[in-house]
Amino acid sequence: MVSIYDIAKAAGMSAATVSRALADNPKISRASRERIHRIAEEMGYRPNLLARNFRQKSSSMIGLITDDVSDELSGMIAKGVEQALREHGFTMLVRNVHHDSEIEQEAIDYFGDMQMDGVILADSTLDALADVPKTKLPFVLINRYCSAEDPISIVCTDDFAGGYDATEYLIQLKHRKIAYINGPEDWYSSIRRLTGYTEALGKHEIGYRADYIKHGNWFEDSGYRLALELFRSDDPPTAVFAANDMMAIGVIDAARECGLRVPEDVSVMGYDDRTIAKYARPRLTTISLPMFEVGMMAGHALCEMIAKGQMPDGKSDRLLVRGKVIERDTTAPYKAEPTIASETAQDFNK
Amino acid sequence: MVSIYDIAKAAGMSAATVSRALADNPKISRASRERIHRIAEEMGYRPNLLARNFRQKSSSMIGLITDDVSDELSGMIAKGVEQALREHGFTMLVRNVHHDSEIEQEAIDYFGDMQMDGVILADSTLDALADVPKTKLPFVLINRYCSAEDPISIVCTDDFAGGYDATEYLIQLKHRKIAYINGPEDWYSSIRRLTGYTEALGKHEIGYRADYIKHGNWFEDSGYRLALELFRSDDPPTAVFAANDMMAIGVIDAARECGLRVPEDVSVMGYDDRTIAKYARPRLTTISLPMFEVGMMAGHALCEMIAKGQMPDGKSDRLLVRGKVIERDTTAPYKAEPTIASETAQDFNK
DNA sequence: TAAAAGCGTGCAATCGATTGCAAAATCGCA
DNA sequence: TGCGATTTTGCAATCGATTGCACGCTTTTA
Repeated sequence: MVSIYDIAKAAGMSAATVSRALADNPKISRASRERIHRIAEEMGYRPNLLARNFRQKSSSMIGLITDDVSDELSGMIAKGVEQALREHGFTMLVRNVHHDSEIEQEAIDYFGDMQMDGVILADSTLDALADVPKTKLPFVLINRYCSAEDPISIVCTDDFAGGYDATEYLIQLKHRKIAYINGPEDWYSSIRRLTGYTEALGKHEIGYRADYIKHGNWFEDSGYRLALELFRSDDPPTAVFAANDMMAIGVIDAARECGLRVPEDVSVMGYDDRTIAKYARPRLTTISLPMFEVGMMAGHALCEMIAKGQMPDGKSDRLLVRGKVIERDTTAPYKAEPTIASETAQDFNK
Repeated sequence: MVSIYDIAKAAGMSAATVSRALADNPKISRASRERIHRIAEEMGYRPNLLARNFRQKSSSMIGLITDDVSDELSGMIAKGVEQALREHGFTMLVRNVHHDSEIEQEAIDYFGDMQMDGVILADSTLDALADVPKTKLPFVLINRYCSAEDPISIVCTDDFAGGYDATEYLIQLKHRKIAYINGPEDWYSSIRRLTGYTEALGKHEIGYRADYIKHGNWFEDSGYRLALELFRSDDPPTAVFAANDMMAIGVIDAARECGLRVPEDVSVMGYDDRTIAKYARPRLTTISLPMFEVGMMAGHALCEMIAKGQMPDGKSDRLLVRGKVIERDTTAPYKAEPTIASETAQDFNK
């Protein structure tokens, strides 16, 4: 490998001059600069980034900690982060931690030891807030729960708004009997989406019914099971809003099972706008989760922190990103008489 | 930041001793070792990996170049690579190159400059073979085309076997009129899958029919369009095999459009086993692409190269990984009389 | 014409950890 | 008690690039 010393020798100058010339330092005469550049080129010189970064005490890299990049949504976050970083001249190093706090801690330590310039923690279910600060690295959180008082930067998707918008969209469609199949009760996002749902109902003076609220486990199967309960009840809803796309697909299965047509007899909405929403039949109406933007924002926020002050200071920067209703084929305006449909359902179940 | 010198001072020993003690070098007396470890712990010592790697001329990192990790399949590759690397004590750095050869070149250079120990190039459409070797980095390719003579390591999914297995599976189901909707003609994987298809037909002495072979563009829409042509022809196939899941879903749409039931009237197969295959209705029978395993193998192969010889030597290590038929709900045994169905189709289209 | 200012370059230290070699300390055994 | 053998430890160089400071030379200014 050729180093600046080799170039210095070839050029008959000192390594210091070579270093400055290659950095286009104006202190070096134009003639020398050009000559050195030429020689470096000829000799196939490549800077040793480890040496440089070591000397500079900074690696120009930031770390992204995620549970699993191969998940579609995390992948979008990674892309967004990467794009933002690129603009600032940083490189991204990803570590999957698979919901394992030990691995997460290891990753954070590694990033610190590598003199990374910052860390982004994407929606792990873990609570590493206690650990990161002690590494003295600038960091920002994505979709993690933290109280508004925590002195950290965080960017989140607006779950409240998502729940609200979805519900209001269904109300706009004249639905009044709107059921909600939520995620597990102890998930932060579940709680927020539920709040949005009830808020929207309240705003439009629609009674809140406990029997229209169910808690699933995010999986298709639970959506199916809970929707079956809803559809077979005495007073079935005319629209079902599920807290993610997988459960929504379960809801559609349940509707089919009960002989209900989607969207003619029941409207169904999902949440997340994953690829499966587009490929479901009928195509699923859902709420988009702008993960790419979220990643970008987190990336920019981090770069900004690095550029100026450094550490997460007293101010809690809380950025909320709002998704949109993605209107597809599982929702339709409510029409008065679903009687035929329910008869069909009975026939079907006989 | 506390360095080994700080520890040395605190312990009243030399930095050399501290370095060795922390590395558990048996040359250092047990007593000293333990004392130094304790002091290091107390002082919150963390090794500076940039310094270490710089000295060692190796970063213990390998780079993964992929078009886009947020793609489900690339994501699986990344996970596999990461797992393999973890076992060997390496860390993975991912760079998305988005099918851009300039970015790819930049990424390769960056990896070289960072003194990475190796590179894995995952299915980019580009031909960087000319560039990588000159960086003198060990590397392995994933799903890239290269002739058997190239002196490099490569791991691929076995497209030929996939095409063959899918076709044979349909033949097993007594289908004789099997159409194939391929990807673009100039894709290596398209060609191989097609060869597998024709080979399987030949093996079972089923005539090869040019009108049963179509070329799509991987997207849903092209599957739909081409399947429509097939179903409306004079002699429609009883089974359609599409070269990926997206097109297969288009095929199902086309079948529905023609009043054909899947799988009762036509069987449909996809390829890739993406998440959408599981969420399609009916659930799509398809060929799995064991990307996780592929990633693992590539990771291990690279680590092996790094561990022993280094550079890709004369021997071309070509590993083929075979997918499996994932049997779901879009395929069924052929039954003699689909006449009713085609009448329905005509009614439907009137 | 001498002093001041400016330009271009080199010296040498530095970042933190590792490691070959030599020196010092300890031990064993006669 | 003494000397070689063995165990522990330290010295100093090294990896490659960067940078504060100073030196020498040229140009400008008074």
